[in-house]
Amino acid sequence: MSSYSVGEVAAIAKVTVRTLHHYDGIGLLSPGGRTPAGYRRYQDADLDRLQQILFYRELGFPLEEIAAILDDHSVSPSAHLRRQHQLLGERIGHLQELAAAVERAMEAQKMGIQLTPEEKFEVFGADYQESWEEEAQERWGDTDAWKQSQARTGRYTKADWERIKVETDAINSRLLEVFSAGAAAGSGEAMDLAETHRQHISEHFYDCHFAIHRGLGEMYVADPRFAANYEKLAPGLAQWFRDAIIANADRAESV
Amino acid sequence: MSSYSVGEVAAIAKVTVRTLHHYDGIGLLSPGGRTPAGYRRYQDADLDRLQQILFYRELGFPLEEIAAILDDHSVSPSAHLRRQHQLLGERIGHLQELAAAVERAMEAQKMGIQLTPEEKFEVFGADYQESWEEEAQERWGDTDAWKQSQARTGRYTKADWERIKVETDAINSRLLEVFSAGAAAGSGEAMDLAETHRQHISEHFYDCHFAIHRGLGEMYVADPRFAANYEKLAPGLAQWFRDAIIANADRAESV
DNA sequence: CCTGCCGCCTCACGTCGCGTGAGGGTCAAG
DNA sequence: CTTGACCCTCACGCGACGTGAGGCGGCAGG
Repeated sequence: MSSYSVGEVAAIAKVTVRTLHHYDGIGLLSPGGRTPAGYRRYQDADLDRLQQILFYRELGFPLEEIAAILDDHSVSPSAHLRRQHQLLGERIGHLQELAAAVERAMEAQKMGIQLTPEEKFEVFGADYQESWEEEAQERWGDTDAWKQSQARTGRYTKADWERIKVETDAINSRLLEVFSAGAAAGSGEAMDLAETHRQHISEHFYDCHFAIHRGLGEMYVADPRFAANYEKLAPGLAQWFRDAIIANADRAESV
Repeated sequence: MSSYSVGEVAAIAKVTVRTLHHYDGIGLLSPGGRTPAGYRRYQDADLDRLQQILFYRELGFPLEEIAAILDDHSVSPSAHLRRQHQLLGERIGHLQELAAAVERAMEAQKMGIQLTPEEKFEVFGADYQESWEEEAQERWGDTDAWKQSQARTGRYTKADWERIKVETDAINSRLLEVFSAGAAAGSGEAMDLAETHRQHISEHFYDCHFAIHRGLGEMYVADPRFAANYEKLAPGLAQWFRDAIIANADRAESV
């Protein structure tokens, strides 16, 4: 009991027999056993694995990589599920961006507006930056903040992301403004902006209390990718913003 | 001006030069012209076409089919955009189902629940029924109701779809109940149910006034796929529901 | 004017994830 | 004891490119 032939598995999982043969051939999914006649017999555990395989396949992973992921014994099953959920969120987000792009294109067409070639393709670029996401998972995968962030962002719709991006851009442009005006990082304006930033994160991603915010500030100068994000707006901005964040945290905690 | 080399196009569209060569080779996208030396020169129109190609490719269409779609001169550009938006909605919906499945799996894991093999894979089946969608587009593609439906459903989240499904199931089970109890199609109960159904559609898909509802009713018996949906609940239910819909419309319009 | 060097060209074979037979065993039912 | 459904193992084919190989075009620097 609870052992299935290729045909049965194929029917259940809606894949072809050939696919199962292939997975067996490349060692991605070998049945738990065989009958004396050489017939493949799949166990429940094999079905579980097949499900995982189909999942990652759906997301476009090459089979070899799927094997590596699944055979990495250092990753717990629940970590897999979280990872899958995260990947889905990304993929959905990407498609929603595409949908937004199509909507813009429809608008543009109605209005008779012409887009520049770069504009037309910008959504395809979209900096997949999967490596960055992976690293984030490695670094923070088991902090509460990370989990909270995953839980929230997984449910965000395209509209949500757009609103968040608008807010982020607004904060950044205010930052640039105040910084360019020559205000000190310890000035009221700078600290207020830092506070706005902290609340923005708390609202959309995870509870960003002052200690965490300090850590973020440090990272904005320590991690070149974050730094670049601010430095490209204005040289010295990363450092300045970090100082503003720390000043703001000090102010809040000295009350 | 506004003419690009392969390398430039590749950079803009984030594809490889080889891909552009390939598309040229199979006649999917041939550059508008060539230099005397044989260098490909892409025009703005070529970029537009490339964008469309990448779009359908992203959604998993084979290149041959993409060529057919794009070369079908009977389809207007705006129809393409609508179609793309619709396809994206489907794809997003599918992924959101997967996300929901993952969430369920996480729950099940926490609770230590075991799922049957069929349950584990059910989301992969999901009856892609693209053919049906295509046909719907052909038949209804330029009615207001269809456009409205597309506009709304494109924004639905997973949670929305689930709520809609719950409502639909509720209506159907009430239908079955009343029908099985032997009520006439012209009875108050039957007509009220028809009215509920009409409002359900109006709320979630498009303004379904009585004339349209009548048309729907007719289709529920005329189109075997719709009919099957009701007939599988109980033989004769499709016909009965159609009569109830018409009775309800008559009642409303006789006021 | 020659020399790099980069970008472009055209074959042409390799890869990945299977599809699609070919040729042949297995097994329960009639 | 045949029939038909299902299973097996090769093995070639295909779509959508990747990846050189070998060679031309065009321009900057010496």
